[in-house]
Amino acid sequence: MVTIYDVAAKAGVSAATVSRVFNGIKVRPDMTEAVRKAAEELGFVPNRMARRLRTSSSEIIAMMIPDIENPFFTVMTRAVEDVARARGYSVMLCNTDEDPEKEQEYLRVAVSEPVAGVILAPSSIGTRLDLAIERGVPVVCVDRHAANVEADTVVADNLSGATAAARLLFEAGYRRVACVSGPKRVETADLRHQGWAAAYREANGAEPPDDLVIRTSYTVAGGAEATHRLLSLPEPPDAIFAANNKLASGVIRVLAAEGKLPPTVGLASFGGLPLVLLVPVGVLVTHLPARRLGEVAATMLLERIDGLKGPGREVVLPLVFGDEDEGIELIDGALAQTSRSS
Amino acid sequence: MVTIYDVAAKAGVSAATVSRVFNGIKVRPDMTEAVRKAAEELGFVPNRMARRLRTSSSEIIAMMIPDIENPFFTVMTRAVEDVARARGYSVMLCNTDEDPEKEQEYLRVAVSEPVAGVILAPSSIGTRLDLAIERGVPVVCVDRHAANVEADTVVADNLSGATAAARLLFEAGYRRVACVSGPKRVETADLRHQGWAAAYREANGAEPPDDLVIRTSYTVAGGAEATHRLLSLPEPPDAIFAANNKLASGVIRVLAAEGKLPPTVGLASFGGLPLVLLVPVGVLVTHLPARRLGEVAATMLLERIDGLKGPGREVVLPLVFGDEDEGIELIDGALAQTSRSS
DNA sequence: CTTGACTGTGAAATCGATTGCTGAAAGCAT
DNA sequence: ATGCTTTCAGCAATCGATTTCACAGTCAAG
Repeated sequence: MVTIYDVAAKAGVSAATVSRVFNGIKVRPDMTEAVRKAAEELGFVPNRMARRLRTSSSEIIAMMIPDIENPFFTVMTRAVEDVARARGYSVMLCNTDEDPEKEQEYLRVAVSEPVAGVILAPSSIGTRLDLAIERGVPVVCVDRHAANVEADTVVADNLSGATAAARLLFEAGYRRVACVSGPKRVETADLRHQGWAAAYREANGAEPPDDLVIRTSYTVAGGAEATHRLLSLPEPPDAIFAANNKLASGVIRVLAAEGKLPPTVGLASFGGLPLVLLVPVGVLVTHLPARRLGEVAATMLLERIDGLKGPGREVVLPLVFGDEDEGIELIDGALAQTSRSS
Repeated sequence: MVTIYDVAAKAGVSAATVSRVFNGIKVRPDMTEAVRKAAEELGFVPNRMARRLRTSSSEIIAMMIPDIENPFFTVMTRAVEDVARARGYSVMLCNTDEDPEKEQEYLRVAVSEPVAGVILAPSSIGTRLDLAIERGVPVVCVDRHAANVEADTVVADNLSGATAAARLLFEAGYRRVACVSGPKRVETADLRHQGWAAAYREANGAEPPDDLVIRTSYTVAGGAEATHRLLSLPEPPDAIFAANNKLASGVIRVLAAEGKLPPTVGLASFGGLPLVLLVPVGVLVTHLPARRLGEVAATMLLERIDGLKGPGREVVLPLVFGDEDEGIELIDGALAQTSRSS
């Protein structure tokens, strides 16, 4: 392993000078040249570990998401990576599996790494970021909030988006619209549930009945199982509001198997369905701004890494109706519209 | 920042002892206890940079894949992460975008990081791993081979799998089966193309005509565009073999829009379709062993990291017909079967 | 010609953990 | 009780780069 001392010896200068050359600090031109030449000949590559130990900085951003198999999060990750990469940062991916313990474990790893910053989709509202914040590692929450308000946060406008989506079902004439949402204490699941409830009250002028709500895991199986239960109610729903893309997939499978696809039973999917083949006619798809969430989160994190101080900021991205590929669209012409969701 | 010296002071021992406790080297029980307690109270987390500088080792595995938005690769990544995590390694994700330059750049970053090892799905057969291999960083290729044979490799049996899948179309009675595959010089695209050609010769006793083959990018748009072209041939195909999941998605979209879904035009998809909603009746889906590829790759890499020497090994995973979720299945009963592809 | 301001170099301390070496204490046999 | 081996804590060196600080040299003003 060739070190700056080797280079220094060969160039006839001190190690400090070599370091300065490599860090763009002013050094006499002839010395600069000698150092460059010596480094070149020796094939010198600075040791990042030594550098990091000294400066206690790194060029790695930890991205912690609950489900790497959900396209929503991978699209987001892709955006983070693009932004980070352009600034010379690498992205370390961590899959928390919606498990608070795994999440804390990853946070521990991240701070002891240490990483330059963390972008995190908290597994629950109770997620504590103290580990990172105490150590001064900037954290940006994305898609969901965490307990610590010091962290910047970027979320989609779940509440009004969900209300709007559910409302569209009511406007289409459905009355008993059920809600299939994610686990309790998962913020997006709570908010989308609330959004649906608001639309329900608005349309029916009554509190939504408990039997029309199923809170389960954000999985295809969860959506399928919920749908089975809903359809076997004494008074089954005439439409279903699915709070995320995986749930919606499960719902569609069961509806199809039962021969009750829209418009027989109405359906709204909150979250786009990438690689979708045939979205049955009549499914209302709300596209979440996954890419934008990632871009904004990465940008905010880089600002913090660059030293920006101040209280936690919050960005709420709207779900624009009919927007190119991030709004809400009503699929009613078979395939024409689905091609947007590539 | 609390260091081992702080812990040592508080526990009334030397820093060396604290280090030993944390590295599982025998230390008198009462001292061990005192150190644990002091570390706990101070919230001590060892600084990995210092440790790495000293031991010149790291616990990071670089995972380099061509398309983070393709579920095939994320499932694989998930498996790698699970295996790595269990052994205390973190996974750094790199998205090469099928771009050889980006890939080399990442390799450069990886070796200067340095990482403990690299798992790579090479962007092309020409990918050079010298950068890593010269530095002694172990590399495992997954899904595709690279130029350097020193690296361990784990692939699926693309050639016979593709032949088998295409053969099923011929056995179903189709004669003009077209092939839509990925870019030239991408190994999986080449092999699946060849597999299709073998089945074609076998069935028709003639060389496959050029106009039935379209090589495009592994994207939904590529599949859609290819299908348009195929359908507008003077003598259009009566079935299509799509060489990966994204291509198949594009094909299905166009077939649906044209009202030519199977069985009007037969279709085989090489690669599972996660989150699939409604796979039209009659699509032949070949599930690739994504998870297993990741597991095997990670395991082989860890063996190398642990010091295993010897020539590059190769593992070829079979595509078992009718296997639970990694074989080939013929979807002909609407939804019953698709539920396997979760 | 002297003094002060300014540049830029080199010596040495430093980041925080690991580890070779030394020697004290304990264990065991004679 | 003595001598020999074994065990294990502590000291100090070390990994390789960055950075503080002291100081030499240059230049302009007085």
